[in-house]
Amino acid sequence: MAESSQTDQPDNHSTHETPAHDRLGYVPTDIEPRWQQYWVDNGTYEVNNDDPRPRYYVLCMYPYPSGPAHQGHVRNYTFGDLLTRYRTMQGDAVLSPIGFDSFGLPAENAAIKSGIHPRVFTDERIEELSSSLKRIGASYDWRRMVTSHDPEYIRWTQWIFLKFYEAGLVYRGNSPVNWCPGCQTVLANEQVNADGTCDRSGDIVERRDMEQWFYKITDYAQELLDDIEGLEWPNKVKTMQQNWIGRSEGAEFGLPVADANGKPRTDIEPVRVFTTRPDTSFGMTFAVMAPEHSMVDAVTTPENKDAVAAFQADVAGKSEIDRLSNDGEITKRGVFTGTHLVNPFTGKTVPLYLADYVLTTYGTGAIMAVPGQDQRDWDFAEAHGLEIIRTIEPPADFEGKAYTGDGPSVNSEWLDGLEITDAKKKAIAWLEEQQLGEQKVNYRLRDWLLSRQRFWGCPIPMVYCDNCGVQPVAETSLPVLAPDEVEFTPTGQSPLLNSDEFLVTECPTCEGPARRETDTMDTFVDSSWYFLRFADPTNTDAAFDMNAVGDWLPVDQYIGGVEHAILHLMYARFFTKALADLGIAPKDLREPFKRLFTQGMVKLGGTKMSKSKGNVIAPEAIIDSQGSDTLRLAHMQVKPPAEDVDWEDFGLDGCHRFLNRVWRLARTETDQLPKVRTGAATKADNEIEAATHRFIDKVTSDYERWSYNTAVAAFMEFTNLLYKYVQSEDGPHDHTTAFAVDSLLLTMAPAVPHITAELWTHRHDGAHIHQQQWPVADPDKLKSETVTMIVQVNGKLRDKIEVSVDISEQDAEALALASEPVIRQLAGGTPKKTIVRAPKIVNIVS
RNA sequence: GCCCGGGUGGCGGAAUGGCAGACGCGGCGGAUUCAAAAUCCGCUGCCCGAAAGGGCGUGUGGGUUCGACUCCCACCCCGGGCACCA
Repeated sequence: MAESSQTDQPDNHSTHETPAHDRLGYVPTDIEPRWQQYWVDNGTYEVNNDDPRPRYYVLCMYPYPSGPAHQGHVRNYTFGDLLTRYRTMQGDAVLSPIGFDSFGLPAENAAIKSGIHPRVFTDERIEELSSSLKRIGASYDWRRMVTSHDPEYIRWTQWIFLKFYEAGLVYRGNSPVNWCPGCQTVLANEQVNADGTCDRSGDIVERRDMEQWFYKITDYAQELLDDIEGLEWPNKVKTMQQNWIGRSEGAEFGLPVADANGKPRTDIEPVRVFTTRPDTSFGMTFAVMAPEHSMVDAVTTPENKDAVAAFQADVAGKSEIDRLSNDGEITKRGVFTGTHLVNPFTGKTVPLYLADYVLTTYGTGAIMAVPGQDQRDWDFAEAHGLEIIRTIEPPADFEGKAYTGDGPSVNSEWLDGLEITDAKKKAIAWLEEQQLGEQKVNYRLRDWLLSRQRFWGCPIPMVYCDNCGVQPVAETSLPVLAPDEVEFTPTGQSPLLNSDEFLVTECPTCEGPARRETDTMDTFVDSSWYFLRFADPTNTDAAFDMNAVGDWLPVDQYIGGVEHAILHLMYARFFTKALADLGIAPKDLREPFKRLFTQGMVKLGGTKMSKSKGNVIAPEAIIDSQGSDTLRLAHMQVKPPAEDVDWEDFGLDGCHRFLNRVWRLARTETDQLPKVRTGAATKADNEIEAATHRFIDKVTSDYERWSYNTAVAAFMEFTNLLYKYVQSEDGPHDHTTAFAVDSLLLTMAPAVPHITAELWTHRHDGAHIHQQQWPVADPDKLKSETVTMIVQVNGKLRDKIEVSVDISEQDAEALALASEPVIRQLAGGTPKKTIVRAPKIVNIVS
């Protein structure tokens, strides 16, 4: 490698008294471990809760411990580390903690495969990943490490569960769930592939109705929606959350069941429907119910029983994915119930169908169908020969089927002529007046199904008592821990189901025999409050101290992958709000993450890097050869941080070459310069000084706006400039160069911490660069006396003239008109008009 | 289908109404060297031209403006998310 040949060559500029290590070239494998040890030994990035400096909380999403770091980790933690070091140099007390999201399926699967206990397996992976993170040079307050599977953390996760239970934010309910027969557990939606198979095992996911535990996140739907606006998050993520919550306004009302004469029956409740378009109610020509609707039996006539039952069975056998995959087919699958409902707007009867395009989980599970204004209803009506009435007048040139645009109401009696907004208002007012229904807001957001039929997760602290029913475990008995002596079998069943040691307990209420809940919590529960625990990670009396959380939270900068845009970030927001409302977290802490940055994914040849694909470029191998500073710099340089990157585009060699250049510049510049220069500042001094201030200003603003690729460009450009001057005959004074080189090192220190620390300590008698103040550009020095004025003819560049910054408009125009290329372009003609923006530009229109 | 991004040299990208292509990679040339590596310096959008110089050029087509990669309208293509949500 490059550096090894250099180490053998004596430095030409060195004299015999230079210490041996000074003659060494840049050898990252030598300097990097030393500095990593130094930061740990000196507690450089440890902060206490009584730190008097201004607070700043930087957090990278804590990782699932999967073994040594991969490039995605490097990318994430490089940016986080850069910010931590940058803010520290700015004078802030920066809380930069790390932890591990250490519950999850891989550890359990490993246990099934090899018999290693998940804890042992997990602790080993944590060890590997911690070591990797240190080798990247990431700086943390390791004293604050939090792991999800730590009994102390489990205790407080369970405690919070109980508090939510007391507050009515936890309930047990029946719900159709994604069940993977291979994994023997329910799955979150994101664990199901688009083709309906399990992301992990490949089995076809089934829909099952199961009693499960839920967090009542829907209680917070409106607040979760409202508070998105105030977040400094990527718009993409904010939009995704808004769509996920999916607020829609409309009306809910009852459609009475009709008797044989078409009159409303009083012996059966009306069928409730939700619609966002009450203004189109006169166009309702049929109604549709979800096949799982609780009223199906009651509304099905005897002669239709068989057909309805067959349809229900058919739908039940399908996964949700299958059921929705009919999209695009012209025929809407459905069956007639034999019953008619009364459209209260017209008094006429409409047939009631079951159809799988109506979902039981949204709204009331039943709809009024208005084929004239809804394409799904239109398709169904065509397939089943049902009437279609337009109630909104489409434009004359409209050629489609259902018309969903604006227009005046028609065929709607007392709504005729009204535009949609007014018609909606009037229709809702009428419904309320008639006491048939009311205005209603619906959300797409569902409650959070938190139970998992797995071993390696936080046990749900509930017991089942034959006398008292479901009972919460007493707070004093926490934590509920899974036993160690269990057998992992390849059936995939949780070993807890067969562990008497765990199962058998007594009822906290009546002290009679009881059985423990064997389900564990979704791992997203653990990650929903860890950022609070970091403020006070060793507290044994509470989940966290209110004041500590108040002092550090909200997180000033949260950094992670966009794949968590909805789930984790929504859950964490919900937890924070609920904890604040319960008086556990500060009342005014409404949002956990003030600012969010989502970094891009690292791919190889266009596909995601993953162990299973075997296309992994191991960071450690690069750290071994070129060093972590080179790797970090390459991650910064390759692309804007928010974008996905391909490993093929990385310029490792270029970055390594550059660091070598910086090394040589910082170690040898004084030897290459005329030793003592006195007297007035030279032209070179002035230019370098001005360039240094511009450079500091540029890097600072690039750091602030997450433009790390251009910051690297600035490092390189500035270094190139210094090389040019240092080598010239009439170079700058020593102190000018020293100022420039020091500024370069200081601004690079957050990005490439090891090389800059090493160079700084040599240049400044053992001082530590990361304890230096961030350099500030002098605003006066940013202004230059002359500037290049652009001269255009008809908007095209024709000349550049060096002018004084305060040149008058008249002088600027005169100079431009006197320019040789301008005269040639004008060819004797007189300009029609001249636009002068002194001193930047003159545009001559001919 | 809907909602977000994005489209600029051979490649990654820079430029938030005013010099298009910073910086890096790759390529070419030079210095150094016995030679090579490393290093240092220079050139490098396309076309015409010996040069001076000129023409063209930021997905496509229009528009606004003295001036548009940048703003507006329409369209094409690529990436991502959501997807029968009534």
